[in-house]
Amino acid sequence: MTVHIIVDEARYTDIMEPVKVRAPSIRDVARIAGVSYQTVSRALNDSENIKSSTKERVLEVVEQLGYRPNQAARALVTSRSRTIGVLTSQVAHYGPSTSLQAIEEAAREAGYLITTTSLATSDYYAITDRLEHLMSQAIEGLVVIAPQVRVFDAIRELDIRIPLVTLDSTGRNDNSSLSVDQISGARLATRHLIDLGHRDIIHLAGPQDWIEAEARMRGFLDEVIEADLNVRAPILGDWTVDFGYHVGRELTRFRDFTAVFAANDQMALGLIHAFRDAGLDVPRDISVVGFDDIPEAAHYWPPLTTVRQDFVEIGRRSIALLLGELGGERNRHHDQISPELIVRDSTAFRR
Amino acid sequence: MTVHIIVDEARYTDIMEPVKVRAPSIRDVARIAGVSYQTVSRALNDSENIKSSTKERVLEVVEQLGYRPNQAARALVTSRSRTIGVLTSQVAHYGPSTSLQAIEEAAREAGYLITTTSLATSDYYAITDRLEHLMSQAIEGLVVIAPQVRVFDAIRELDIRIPLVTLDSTGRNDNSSLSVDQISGARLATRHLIDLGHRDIIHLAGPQDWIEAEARMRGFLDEVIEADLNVRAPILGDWTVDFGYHVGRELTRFRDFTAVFAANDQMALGLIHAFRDAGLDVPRDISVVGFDDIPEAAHYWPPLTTVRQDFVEIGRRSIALLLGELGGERNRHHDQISPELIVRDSTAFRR
DNA sequence: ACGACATATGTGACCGTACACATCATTGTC
DNA sequence: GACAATGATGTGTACGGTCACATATGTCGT
Repeated sequence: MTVHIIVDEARYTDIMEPVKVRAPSIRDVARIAGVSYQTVSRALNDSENIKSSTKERVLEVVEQLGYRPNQAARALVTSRSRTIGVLTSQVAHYGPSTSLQAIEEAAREAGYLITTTSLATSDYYAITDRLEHLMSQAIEGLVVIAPQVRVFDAIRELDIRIPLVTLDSTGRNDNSSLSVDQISGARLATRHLIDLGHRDIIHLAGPQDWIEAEARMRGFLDEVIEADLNVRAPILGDWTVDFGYHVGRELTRFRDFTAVFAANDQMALGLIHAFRDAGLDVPRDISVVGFDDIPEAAHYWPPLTTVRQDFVEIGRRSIALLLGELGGERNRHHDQISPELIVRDSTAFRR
Repeated sequence: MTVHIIVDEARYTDIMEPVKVRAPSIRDVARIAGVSYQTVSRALNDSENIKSSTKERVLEVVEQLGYRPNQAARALVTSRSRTIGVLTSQVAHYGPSTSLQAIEEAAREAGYLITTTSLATSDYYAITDRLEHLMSQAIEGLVVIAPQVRVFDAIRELDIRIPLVTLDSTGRNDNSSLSVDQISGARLATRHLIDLGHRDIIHLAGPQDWIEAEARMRGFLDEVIEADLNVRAPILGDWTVDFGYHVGRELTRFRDFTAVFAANDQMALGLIHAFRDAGLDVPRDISVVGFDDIPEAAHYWPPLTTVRQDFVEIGRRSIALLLGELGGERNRHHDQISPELIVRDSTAFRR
């Protein structure tokens, strides 16, 4: 019995191995349908001049053979890959990953595929390496989410000539860009604290080399200076909740402040945790504002006052911009999305 | 002056327009380097039989021309796309997006690119549509993260013959799979509550059509039945924090339970929020356990008892499995990753 | 000095598709 | 009923690489 099975398997491989299991090509379809390969092509790309009965017959054969057009061949001859590259940092964060998903959906609807590559570190070599990696795939357009400062240098250096959309709030680049107005978002948050009577406000910023972090910091500083408060140097964080917690522990040793504006919700959560550990109540003793309005923010304790960004909209608009450029749109667009202050319970009047 | 510039520009376009700005091909490189295109190919694919001086010269020209091999052409002739497809649901969640990032990194190191497509809904048509979409790109392998039940049906139906790795804890499929042992993870959580003296435990599950949700539910039921407690039908959730909150509000109307095991950390957070709103203290009045151990879980109030999954490891191992199959590994592997119970402050002895 | 052999380089064919153009079939017009 | 106009289909070629094989060059022992 066992022997039989083994023999069977052996015979199987003997027979199967030499048979080229090549996928059916357009010519196979043509032959079976009794037409020329060009006619098959017409049937597939719903061209004008084809009799509907022919088209039907061809599509039947296509179905029957499980024929799939070879994209590589198509890309080769049309020099269109129908692929958009996305360079993103830290996809594991809520914002970028939400935008990424929206981008993928919008791109798919337009018939594009997304190739993603992410940036764990921010060193220049890694950035160029990822960009090269994407470019080698003949992507037709590039979206950069959550960009770091050096990304722009790398793009310039590599002389990337394809349509490019970035989330750039600085406006200092000549590609199309979509900016959530981080500066005004940060100003809203800061102004809110000032309006509540706070005079000693600390800013827990994101990493210096992130464009968004930089913009939020600038918004904070602008507002603080305008209100003529004394300016404290922001603390540079790394976006993580753990970092927020550690900073919070340090800060409680001094208590020379009554409010903190964190550059994202995660760090705000860490801060609140540390303050509570030290016996400080938020918002009674210290007010905390976050940034992003991730879905959990409303359910933190206390529910977090924060600045909402519409990440889905960001993703959609990025692709809309990119498709515009791919469609031959000449001039660069600078779309703006406005963030919104969401007041919850982590902020209160200064006592 | 102005006129001059305009004239110059006009001439520029006149001259430039007809010139095909085609990217340099391997033959261009060959011509300039004074060798045959085959030699260029050898230089690029570091083949054995090439004089190092020739190779050097060729690579210099490659650099100078900014030549990039056309992947479409290469894919066409080798029928290798060097691309791995990833089908993922709800990338915006921490787990999947973390795994995705790890997958991308691991794949990149092995010289593969990742093409992602995500599944917002779970309807069958959407699934086959996405799979078709991926298959049309001639991906060499497929990874399915956070799979839904119907994904397997779709894969079978579409007769997908490429190497496939799924996160499947059921073991009922014949592809290679990687299973975080969700069942034992859920049992750990449930056992922990039972050990604390809880007798009336509610399970807030994930959506029924998710494999992971199903497995966690089974683990919960197994443990409850084994301990001979009366079995309550789990509540089916949707993974979101808002849903957790609403369920929590409903539950407080009855209070015929002392503990809840939520199928993920977000829903656990929502529950806790609702309980607090109703004047119930966690863990004094009600114990809550989550699942995943997202980075924020340790900083929730109270810090959340939960079951840790190593999402990065999941991503890495998936690719390792897939690369194994791509490398000609014959037999299917079923790798297992064990989750771990992390006890924090959201659970306490039943009073 | 010669063949034997290894090393280095060149040539032809092919992968599967789309485009331009050629050809054949059909229809309407006077 | 001849002819142009239009519709439907077929043929040749190019896209940019890799592979298999052919050829040129160099190295060695006898």
